[in-house]
Amino acid sequence: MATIKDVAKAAGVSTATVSRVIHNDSSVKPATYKSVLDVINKLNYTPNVLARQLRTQKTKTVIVIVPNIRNTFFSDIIFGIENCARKHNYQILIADMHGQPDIEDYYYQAIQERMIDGIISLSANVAKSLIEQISDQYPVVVACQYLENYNIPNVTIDNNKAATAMTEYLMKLNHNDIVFISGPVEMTLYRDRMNGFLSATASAGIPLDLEYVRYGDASVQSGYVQMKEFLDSRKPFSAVFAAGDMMAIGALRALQEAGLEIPKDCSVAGFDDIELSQFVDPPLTTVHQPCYQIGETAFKKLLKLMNKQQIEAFHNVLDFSIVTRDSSAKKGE
Amino acid sequence: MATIKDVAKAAGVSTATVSRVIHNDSSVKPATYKSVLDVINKLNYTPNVLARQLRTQKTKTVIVIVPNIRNTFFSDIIFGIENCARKHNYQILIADMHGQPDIEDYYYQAIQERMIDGIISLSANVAKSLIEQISDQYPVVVACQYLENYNIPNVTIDNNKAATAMTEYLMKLNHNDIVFISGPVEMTLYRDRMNGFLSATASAGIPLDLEYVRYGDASVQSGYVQMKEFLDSRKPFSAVFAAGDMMAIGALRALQEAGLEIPKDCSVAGFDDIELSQFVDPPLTTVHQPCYQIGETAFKKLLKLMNKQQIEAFHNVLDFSIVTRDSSAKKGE
DNA sequence: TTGTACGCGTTATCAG
DNA sequence: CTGATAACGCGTACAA
Repeated sequence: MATIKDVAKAAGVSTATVSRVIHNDSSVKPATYKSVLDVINKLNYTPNVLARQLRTQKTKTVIVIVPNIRNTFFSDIIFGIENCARKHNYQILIADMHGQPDIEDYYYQAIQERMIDGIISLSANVAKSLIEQISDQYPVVVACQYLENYNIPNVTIDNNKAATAMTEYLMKLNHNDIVFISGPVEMTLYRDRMNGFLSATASAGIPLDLEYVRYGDASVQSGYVQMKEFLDSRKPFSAVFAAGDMMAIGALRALQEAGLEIPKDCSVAGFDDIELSQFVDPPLTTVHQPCYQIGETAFKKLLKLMNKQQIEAFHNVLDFSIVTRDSSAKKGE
Repeated sequence: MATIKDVAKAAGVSTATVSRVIHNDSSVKPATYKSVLDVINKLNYTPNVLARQLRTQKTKTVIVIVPNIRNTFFSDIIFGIENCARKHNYQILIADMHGQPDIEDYYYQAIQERMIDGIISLSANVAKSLIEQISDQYPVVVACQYLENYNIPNVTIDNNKAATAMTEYLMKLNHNDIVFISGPVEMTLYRDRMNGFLSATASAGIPLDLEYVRYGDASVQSGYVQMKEFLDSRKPFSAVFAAGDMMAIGALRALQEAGLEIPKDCSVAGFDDIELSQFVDPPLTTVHQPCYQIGETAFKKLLKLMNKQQIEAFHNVLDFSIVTRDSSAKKGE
């Protein structure tokens, strides 16, 4: 591998000049500029990033903490982050938590050792203690949810409002006995969705029965189990609203296994609009989140933070939309 | 951030001694060892990885090239790689190709600049030209498939044999008109599966009708479209074998949209056994691959390569299994 | 058992 | 417009 010294020697200039050429320093005389560039190409020289990083104390690397890459919802956001990062010559390091909190420590170490320029967390809670420890050392942006009691910039949709909207939609279809299946309520995101559901039903005068409000982790498996458990209670219901599509798909499966026809016997709604939602049978009514845009916005925000620029808004709230598909229908139709 | 110098000064020793303590050099006198360690803890000192890397010319970082993280099949393998890597103090960098070949160049650059210790590719083909260029510079392991004409160590199941087994299973259920839906045939993995299918049907004396053999990309969408196209041909069929679960799910959707009941009117089989397969309706019969083990094996292999150790086998072939679920049944039942 | 001193490949400052 | 040269933080011969 050719180094800057090799280039300097071959071009008959100093390393300083080569460095200037690399950085497009306009003070270099066009003639020398060209000759240096020729040598660079001839030797196929690429600057050693490690050395550069050591010198500049910048890594151009951002770590993205994600609860679980196996949920395509997160991969979609990562896609947005990554594309945007690449445009700005940043690299992203994906820290998958797998829902195993002990992995936090490992990444905390990694962050300490590896000089990371910034952090985007898609999971204020899985990595909560980690985030807390580092939010004063590093630029941090939280996406999809927010962390209570910490002033960390974030990018989300209005989960409360979205859940309210979906609940209202279901109620408009004459569903009054709606089962709400939630993810971990320690996460503000799920709490907001639950609150949205609760306030919507309350406003409609539907009395609260906690048997109808369930929660577990956010997996397909969890949705399946939660639904089964509710079915065991033998309470009447005509609709299920799961706070995540993965859970909704699990619930769908449990309902179908129990012999229910969707949407004839029961309407089902999800949240997130992951790719798969349109391919399950029946296609899932859900809340669409602008994943790519969330990722993009989060990175841009982080970029400003890293460059010590002023951020225009502390909290970006992006638009959601209700996507109606065949899994929901008017009650009794 | 404290540096090695700070520690040395505070402990009243040289930086060399501190370095020795960090590396557990047994030549350090226990007393000094302890006092240095105390200072390290007191100052909360962590070695600067950048400097260390620059010095040792090793990054302890492995890049994992993945066609598309949105397919949980890949995330499962990544999980295996990552867990194993972490145990050996390696970091992984995920290079998601998104099926966009132009992204290759970007990562090629990244590999050049960033001194990566090794590469695991889950996609010999999406990143084909990249792999070719670097397989002589860096330790490379290919998982899930192999690259023709290149002697690159790999870890796979026997795709051909697995597809044969699944086809035989379907034929045993009296299905003779089987639609085969494949991913990109440039990929050896899909070609092997297709060959397995073709040889199984040929052995059974089923005449070849190319109308029954289709291919596209490996997405849900693609499976959906391919199935639709076949349905338009109005040829008789009683089973569909898709060379990937995502495609199988797309096909399932298309069949159900066309009013077919699964498995009564048509059996459907997939390949990979992604988490979701058991949660679609009906649950999918499929070929199970030991994803975690594939990832683990691939990393261990790469580790040996990076350490210039002898690898015991050039090609690891792991076991698959046929998982039968409700999407398949005896013809006419 | 410990310290000295050089080099890894850059960038940035300062002088010319 | 260009060149010396000093860092960046660490590891490691070599010397003591």
